[in-house]
Amino acid sequence: MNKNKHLKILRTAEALFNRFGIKKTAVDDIASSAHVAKGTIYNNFGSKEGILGALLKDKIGSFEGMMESAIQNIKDPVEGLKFVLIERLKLIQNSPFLSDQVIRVDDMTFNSLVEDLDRLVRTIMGRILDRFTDTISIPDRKRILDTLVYQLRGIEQSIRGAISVIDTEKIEQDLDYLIGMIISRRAHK
Amino acid sequence: MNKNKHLKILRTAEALFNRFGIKKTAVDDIASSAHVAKGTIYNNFGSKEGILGALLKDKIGSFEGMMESAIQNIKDPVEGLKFVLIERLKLIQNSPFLSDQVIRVDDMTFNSLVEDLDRLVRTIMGRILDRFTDTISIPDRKRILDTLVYQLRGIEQSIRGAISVIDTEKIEQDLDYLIGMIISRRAHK
Amino acid sequence: MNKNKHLKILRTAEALFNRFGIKKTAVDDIASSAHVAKGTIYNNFGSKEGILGALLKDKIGSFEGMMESAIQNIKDPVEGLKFVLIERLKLIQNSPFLSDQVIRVDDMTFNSLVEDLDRLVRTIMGRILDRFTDTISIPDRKRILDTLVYQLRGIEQSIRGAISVIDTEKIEQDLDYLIGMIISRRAHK
Amino acid sequence: MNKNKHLKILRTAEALFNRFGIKKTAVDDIASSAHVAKGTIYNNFGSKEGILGALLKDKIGSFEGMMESAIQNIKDPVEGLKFVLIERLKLIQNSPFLSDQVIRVDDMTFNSLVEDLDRLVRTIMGRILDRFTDTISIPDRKRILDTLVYQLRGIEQSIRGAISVIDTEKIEQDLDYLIGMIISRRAHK
DNA sequence: GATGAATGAGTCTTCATTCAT
DNA sequence: TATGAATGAAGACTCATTCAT
Repeated sequence: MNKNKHLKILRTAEALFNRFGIKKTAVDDIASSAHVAKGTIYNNFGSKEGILGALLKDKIGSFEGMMESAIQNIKDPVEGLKFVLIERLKLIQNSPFLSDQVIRVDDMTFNSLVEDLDRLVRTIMGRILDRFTDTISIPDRKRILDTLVYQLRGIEQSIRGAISVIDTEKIEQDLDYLIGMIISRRAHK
Repeated sequence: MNKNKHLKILRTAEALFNRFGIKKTAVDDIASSAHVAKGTIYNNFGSKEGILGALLKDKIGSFEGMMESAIQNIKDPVEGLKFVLIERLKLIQNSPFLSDQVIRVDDMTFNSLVEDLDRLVRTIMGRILDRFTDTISIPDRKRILDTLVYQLRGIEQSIRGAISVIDTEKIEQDLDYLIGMIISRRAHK
Repeated sequence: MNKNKHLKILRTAEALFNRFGIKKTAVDDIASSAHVAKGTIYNNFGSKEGILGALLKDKIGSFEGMMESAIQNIKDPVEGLKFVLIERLKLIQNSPFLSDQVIRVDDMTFNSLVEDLDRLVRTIMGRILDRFTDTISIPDRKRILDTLVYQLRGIEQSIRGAISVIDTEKIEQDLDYLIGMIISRRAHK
Repeated sequence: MNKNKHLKILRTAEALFNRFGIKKTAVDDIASSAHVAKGTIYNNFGSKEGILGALLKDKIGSFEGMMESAIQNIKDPVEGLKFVLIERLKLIQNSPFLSDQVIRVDDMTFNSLVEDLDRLVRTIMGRILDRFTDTISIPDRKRILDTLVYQLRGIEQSIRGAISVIDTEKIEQDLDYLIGMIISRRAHK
């Protein structure tokens, strides 16, 4: 299996999935766009779902690595939480196919992969929370994390539905607002 | 046109769209599930999209009506906002197909219908906000509404992705938390 | 069976057959254009082919009647032949559906009806020929009639295929030319 | 793309088009008759119209080639004109689908291809006329060619409508008669 | 390993005809 | 007799997957 070809297929598939959606992208399209025979794709990935799986593992893996290393240097909780959320938003912004919902029914694997991602984000934000605040009641902690994840997914969905370009600055301000509110409230008590 | 059959088709289609998604649901499936000939469906709705359109108009129309009338009796901003959000969530919870994204590409109508829904929710929440707080700066008002809509969509997406049953009580508490935070913060100033 | 409705259906069907062709005209179209229920059409004509049959019998019958009576007054062979041919061309020009070829395979009836028409034209032209020329050998007579019928059908086909309006004058000149040639040749001998 | 299969599909389609007409021939029929999967047909020709297009180009192209080369050796105008007309008639006789008119409405391409054919026939006959007669007035030339083309189409249509086998000899005599008449008339002057 | 021609189940849609009211 | 809702066979086209070369 040629490593170059393997990667080329993956990059092409990603581009097409992002532009046209997973369902609308035919394996034929990937093959001809990647200047590769359809058979080669099946030799490498077994099925259309195989491509998707490889792509997901790839994306999520590299995000995970990046997160783990970046977290070490965080000095401020507000900045920390914002960093995690923004990076996660960038991930979807650059790879919208990650939230394509075509695969829903007959495929638990992919769903769980994406859920892994969110579990990861949640864990990391939890760690940040714990590092900078003394003590939080379990239910309070859970609620804060839920709120943050909800907000993340809500923004993510708005990004996906947006026809115009995304106003990153505005999103950052929105996150500032929410995180600020949460943190200051904690400080109050 | 038999009103009974018309309705039966609509209900069957809704159930199948919800369970299997719009794309995966064949018109044949709807026909046989509704114990109706395929032709009957085409006589009534013209096309698969026609079914979807009727379903959307149905759902959204009745939501709009319910909202408008319920709003009159609101006494408390926290309760008001929560009510709007919860009802909106129930709508998606009972009709997950509403957020199915398969049809989007070549069809502006449906997309705009769903967006109408969100515009409506936003408008109503804006009205509640204005009724109970004296004055809010324009950007502040916008930010609050954005935060609420993001949260709504985030929860909605979590509901959609959830395999297990939704914990309504928990969601209500989460909303309480966020809205409480927003309102109390306003009170502070 | 209401005579009015019967006729209305027939006229509507004719108009639609002419404009859109027989195949492309659905029974539903005829029904709604004639402001009549589809069932009524089936009560009156039994089937789509039934409509067509009635229409053909109608058209051909009235053509036949007109021909028979007009022939009596013919004074000149050239004028006579030209008259028959021109009238026949007008028939197709006004009712193009008569030469629609959709019905070919499984329907001998219609084909033979149209062939009846051509047999009639041929008979009449034969009679004219006999009346004005003394004696013609059987094969010669046959050949002349064939040539005339071929010409007729050729022009007819050109009319059918024509996108622009038909130049009646030109056609008349063409017929003059051919008939003149035929007649003068007979005179020679 | 297997050249054999490509050809097999084309031949099968031609046979079915000829026997049952274009509309009545389903792509499924072609597939099963050619012992080929439906998909193969679509891989090769894209659509049902694609098959038809390939067939037309094939037929007309080879006719054109044959005509061009055969014309060189013509010694006699009567024989020349007859040759062109007879060959053209053979073309339709062997491929009646060429004059099937079902596809016409929304498809200009095919129509114009067939019209190209007739333009070609006309051009060639014009050349023959010019070669063997000294001078013809423009309107006379046009009238002769019209008459010949009308005759051609008329005979063609009779062939198409004929249920029994065509009597080639008789047709040849008919053409002899007409062409002889035209040429001798020219000689007279 | 790479190739791409071949496969055929699955989709949406049309329309002549029937039949209960 | 008139109506028109219901029927379902038939048709064109798509695309993930296989396999011989």
